[in-house]
Amino acid sequence: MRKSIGRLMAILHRQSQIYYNNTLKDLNISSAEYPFLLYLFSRDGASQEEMSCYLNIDKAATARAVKSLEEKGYVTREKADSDKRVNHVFLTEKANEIELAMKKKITGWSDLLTEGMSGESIEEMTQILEEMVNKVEKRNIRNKTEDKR
Amino acid sequence: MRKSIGRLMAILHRQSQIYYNNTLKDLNISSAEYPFLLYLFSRDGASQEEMSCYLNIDKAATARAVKSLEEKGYVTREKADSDKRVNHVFLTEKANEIELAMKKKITGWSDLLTEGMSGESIEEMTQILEEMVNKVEKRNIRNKTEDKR
DNA sequence: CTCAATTGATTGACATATCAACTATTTTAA
DNA sequence: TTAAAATAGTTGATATGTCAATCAATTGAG
Repeated sequence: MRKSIGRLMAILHRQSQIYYNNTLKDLNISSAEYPFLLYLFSRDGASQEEMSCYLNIDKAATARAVKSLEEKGYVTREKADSDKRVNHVFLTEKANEIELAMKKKITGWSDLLTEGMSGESIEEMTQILEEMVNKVEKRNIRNKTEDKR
Repeated sequence: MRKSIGRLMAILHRQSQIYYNNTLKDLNISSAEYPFLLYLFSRDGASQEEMSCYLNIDKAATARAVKSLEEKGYVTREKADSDKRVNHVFLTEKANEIELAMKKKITGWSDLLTEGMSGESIEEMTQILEEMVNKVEKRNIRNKTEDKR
């Protein structure tokens, strides 16, 4: 039976969610939430829009994940002065305290996937996946502009 | 910002669901259902357990997807004589009629992803993904047997 | 300037998937 | 042989994500 790229990636995605939910359980962080924290560790104060776009996650899902992180005490939200529609999201001290522990746990998944692969091979793989994402995004933009005509 | 393999695959997975839901809408088939039909086109009469295992999808999700396909008239279910716990799932005539149309639509996604890649490169990519899935499955089996101790 | 279009965020309805608990069978081991 | 364990499937609770509708704020074209 042919194993298609799509099916294989679907399996890896589902399994990754199971993995993250398990390993992050003791930090009280879910598989839906960690990508936002991860992004904020690099770009504290990012807007929800910015994160939605970068992570390719629906803005509704973003709103809910950020709200949940706020309730858990990992982030705070502030409306921008320059544009009151925008929420800037900031890490709390509680979030900074778990940064290393969280990153370590998250790395575990990539390590499992790339176990036994050369650094070169991993780099190439990442490159190809990035190109695939680019193709999809290009197609989405094309379809979107078509909608308006 | 580092684009990790996990994040890229998550994006491609989410986008693929959107793609399949859109393109299969006119056949009244959802992104959750098509993998089962696809499997049955190769192995008509498979059990739910067999499909759950091959597709790495929870047996509860399988039960619901198959039930939905039954309600839509694409499959029928029969309890096995030899083991009354087992459901064998069979394609209906209605399913066979749409086989080609469905496969064509599904191929569209892989084609988009692999556009511009050499056959060799695609083969290599598939190979690597398969190895990743194997590593994850091995780890799952390891954890499972540990649970029993 | 001003009114229509756009944008960022929120909410409700729904789809998909997991986990845990349960039922009904079948298998296994004492 | 029979009681316990395992297996296939179902169901309920819950988590994640999409879409569509809505709101408020901003932008831009005439």
